[in-house]
Amino acid sequence: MKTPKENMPDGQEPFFNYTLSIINGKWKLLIIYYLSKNGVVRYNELQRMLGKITYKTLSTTLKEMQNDGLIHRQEYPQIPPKVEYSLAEKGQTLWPIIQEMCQWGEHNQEK
Amino acid sequence: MKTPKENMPDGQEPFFNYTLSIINGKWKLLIIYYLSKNGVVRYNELQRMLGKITYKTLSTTLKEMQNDGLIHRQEYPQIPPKVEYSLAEKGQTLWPIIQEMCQWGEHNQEK
DNA sequence: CTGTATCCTAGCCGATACTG
DNA sequence: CAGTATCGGCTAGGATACAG
Repeated sequence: MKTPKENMPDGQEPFFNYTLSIINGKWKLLIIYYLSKNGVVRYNELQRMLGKITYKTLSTTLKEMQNDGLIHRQEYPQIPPKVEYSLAEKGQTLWPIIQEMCQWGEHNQEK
Repeated sequence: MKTPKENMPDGQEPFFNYTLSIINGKWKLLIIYYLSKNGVVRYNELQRMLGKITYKTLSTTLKEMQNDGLIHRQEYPQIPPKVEYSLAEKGQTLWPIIQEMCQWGEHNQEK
């Protein structure tokens, strides 16, 4: 999602746009959530945790998150291959936001 | 954006999905931000603040936010018509999240 | 096991014209 | 002034097949 920061008329520039662009997409917060709770997780484990995500979407999403500096990717050149993902520090600092969002959701979500 | 809460494998159900669905889209946080700062705002004012949003997108977005209970719509049956938008309480409670997101964005956004 | 490559689709969002 | 109607593009994300 492109955020419209380029045309703020009055010079104010709220920084949440960047945060939103980092967080957006259907899966990123969920991935951060699982990595937070489980530490180091392999590709297939992650796929199973997420439920219905396709391999293509998962790998695209992980690559984006890696480029954004949110997660680490550790590859072991074995046969069969093994790749582990974990939260980078930048990813960990998102935790307060996730907490707030969980709280808000819990208080406001209707059944 | 549909969030994948329907298939959480291990019974955990993070509530941020609901929050995310409330916040998503290109304009909602920005609208909340402006309503927070300016109180009661008319339709056209809002349009000017937001810069490049089209009337259609704006009115669709406002309607969604109204349905979600985030904002109030006050209509004055005059000629010419006048409609004022303001934050509802539910919308105001999002402010801590926005704050956190602004902070995080400010610390992490690269130039 | 860990991915890519193609193809496809739904839905967001914009442009433009029109209305009460 | 405050919208709606119509049209259409773009892109995130899914299905499926293939690859190292």
